[in-house]
Amino acid sequence: MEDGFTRIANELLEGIIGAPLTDRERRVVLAIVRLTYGWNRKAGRIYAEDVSEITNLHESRCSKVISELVRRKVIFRQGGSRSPITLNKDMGQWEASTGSKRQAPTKRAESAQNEPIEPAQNEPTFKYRKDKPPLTSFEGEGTPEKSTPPESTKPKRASVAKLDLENLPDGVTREAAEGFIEHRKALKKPLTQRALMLALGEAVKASQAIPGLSPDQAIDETILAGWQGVKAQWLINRLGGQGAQLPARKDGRMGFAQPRATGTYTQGNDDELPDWARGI
DNA sequence: TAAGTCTAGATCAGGCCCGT
DNA sequence: ACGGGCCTGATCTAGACTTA
Repeated sequence: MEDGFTRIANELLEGIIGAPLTDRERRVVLAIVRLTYGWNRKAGRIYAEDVSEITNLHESRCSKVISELVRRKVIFRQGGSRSPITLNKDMGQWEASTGSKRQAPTKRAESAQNEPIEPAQNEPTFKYRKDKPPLTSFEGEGTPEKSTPPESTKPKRASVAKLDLENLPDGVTREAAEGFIEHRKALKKPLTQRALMLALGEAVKASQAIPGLSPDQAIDETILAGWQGVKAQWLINRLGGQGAQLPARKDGRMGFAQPRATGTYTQGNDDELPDWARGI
């Protein structure tokens, strides 16, 4: 408290806490509060650099977040991009993000191909980042207390049982299978017996679809491509071939290798405070 | 059969580049 | 100083699958 504090209406503070903002957005909003009300002013020329200093976000990202918040009427910026910024105290005007919301994969084995897929999650998720402790100080006084992330309570995964390489699909050699297992280990994605057999089965499918390609070569190509799994269709796309469409996944997923779409207020006369903040 | 693990798409976040 | 585009990596999620 020696370096001052920021007075803010509880209603507004609670609004910020409860608003559907991402972690970055909330940090930027709080930084704006710090740079305005923290200096006992309603608005201020706030640059991305200033916000970056407080939030520890990259300047370019702060700039983007500020623009997004302006667009959603969470904050106001009268005039051009270098005009003063003020927080919109009318939280009813704050617009929720219109961007694509995070959706959990919708995997319904029995009906995924015939029924429209409904998103399983409609609200954005605010992720906990173990490398960025949450803001513990709202008033901008000093450095937030360093907090160590909680020890993970998730039990360690059991080691994968030794895989059976005796009954491999026709055309797949033990060496190729072991090579693939090693590849997966290197990727820190050890596989189960079933996953192995499915992968090798896909290699056989690929060899049947692509003239001149053996199952072993399909596996080698998968490793060279850096894929963690074998998928005949990917190999067809990569190497060419008959290109016949293989049955779609029952769960509707596309596979991981799909191409990317391409100063501080000091206590004094309350008359100096914004109207809404008086008498708290 | 319950609990744990595997899996891959979706989303968020950080950073860089470049034009305005 | 801003803002859009792009790339990369981390994290979340939930059904399928495995294991005790």
